[in-house]
Amino acid sequence: MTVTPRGRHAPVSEATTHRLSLLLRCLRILDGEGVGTISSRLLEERFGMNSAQIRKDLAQFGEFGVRGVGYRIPVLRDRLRGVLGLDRARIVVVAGAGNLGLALADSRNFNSPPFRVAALFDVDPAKVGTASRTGIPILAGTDIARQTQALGAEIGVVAVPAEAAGPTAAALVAGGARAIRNFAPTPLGPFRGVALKNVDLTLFLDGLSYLLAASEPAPPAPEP
Amino acid sequence: MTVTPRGRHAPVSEATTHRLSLLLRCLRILDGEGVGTISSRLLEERFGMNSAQIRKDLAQFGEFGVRGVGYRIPVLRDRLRGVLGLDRARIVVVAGAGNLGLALADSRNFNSPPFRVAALFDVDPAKVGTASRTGIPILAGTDIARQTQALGAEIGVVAVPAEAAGPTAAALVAGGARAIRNFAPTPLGPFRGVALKNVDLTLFLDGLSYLLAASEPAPPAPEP
DNA sequence: CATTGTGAATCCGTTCACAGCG
DNA sequence: CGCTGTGAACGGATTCACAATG
Repeated sequence: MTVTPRGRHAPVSEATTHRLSLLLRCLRILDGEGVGTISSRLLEERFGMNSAQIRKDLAQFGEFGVRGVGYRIPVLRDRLRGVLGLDRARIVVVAGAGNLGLALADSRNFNSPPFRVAALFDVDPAKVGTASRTGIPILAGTDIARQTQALGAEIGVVAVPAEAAGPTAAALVAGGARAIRNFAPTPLGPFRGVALKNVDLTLFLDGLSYLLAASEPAPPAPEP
Repeated sequence: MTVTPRGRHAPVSEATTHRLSLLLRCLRILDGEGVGTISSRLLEERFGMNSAQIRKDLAQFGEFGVRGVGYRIPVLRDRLRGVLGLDRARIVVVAGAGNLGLALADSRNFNSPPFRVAALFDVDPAKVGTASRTGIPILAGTDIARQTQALGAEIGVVAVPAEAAGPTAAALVAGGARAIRNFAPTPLGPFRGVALKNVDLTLFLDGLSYLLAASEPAPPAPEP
């Protein structure tokens, strides 16, 4: 029984961890409904997942189910939390208290256990010293490194204009952040020992545009 | 010379179109610098792309370069715009005038040609009738279908709370939207003939969490 | 006996290496 | 001659089909 204890496993694809996050959310829903056990077959039917894929994904981390029965939800939920590192509180700071930064920091889903958004940062003196709608303090943009360290933040979110993204990320890293999500439309170079993910909201419309174009007969029609 | 005229090509992966969007952005930068011609080799050096991949990606849509020389930037730029459907204006409406909706609608990068954000929608009577910082009118959330149609919007962005996401998307579709970006943390079922992409901001932290956990020695340590 | 866990088969995207061409 | 365009090799992820098993 190849039980793979936590932290001991081969590198896993991002697609897999993404699906496991989704699966965890489904388990929470089912748990809330009082369901105690679920099979991969039922997960497929109810949530549109692929049952074989669920099993393969889980297999990379160990054995979590009971043959002939399925998965006991509380067990799988807890094991998954462990696998995804969600069994441990993580302090988050958000650089940039514009609409995007505030949207993230105040979001019921974003700022919820095990994640805690401890501070926002902004360079606007009018904002510094105030707090977001849900009470997250807005600190001075010049204090990012110091405050990140003081708060013990492991995760930094970059929600500043493109021009400021580089220095902002550097300050987060200097303050000890080990993971960064960058929402500025500028891919940030890698920092040693820091997990960095760029999310370019700008490009989201481009993706849709292509799909629209692909479903159209034949636009303006360039003369031959 | 397998020139593939616009609209005539095999289905292409999302990864490819994403890279082409990125490439187009690079071409704009180079064009702004007055560079007239660029080779895939140079694109690799300067922007960290993969030259072979650039050529393969482009190959799926036709032949765009000059052998022995490289790509003439204005030509490739225009052809790419055509391929990605960016040579045609697209009206966008954003449902939800909360922080996220406002952040998107007012973003210099989001609301810029060929995309035009024509309206925001919200159910809050205090917001309806006002406008965003950059002057985009906020219309009544009950008018989504009608206004979407009246404005001729092809793209709808869902930036409302999870509970409202389903009906909101349905209203956008009813109004004629053919592509939807959903930012609510609820995957929306497919609508016939509508390109729908879910972007779950909530899961962005989960992804980082896994990376943090993977780089940690061995957390709380469950006793053996 | 239904369901998991998994080797084998398949699919798809990336990388390589070079023929073809301006 | 240099670079594009591309067939072939490669690798990783998904899907399939079934043996193992509580």
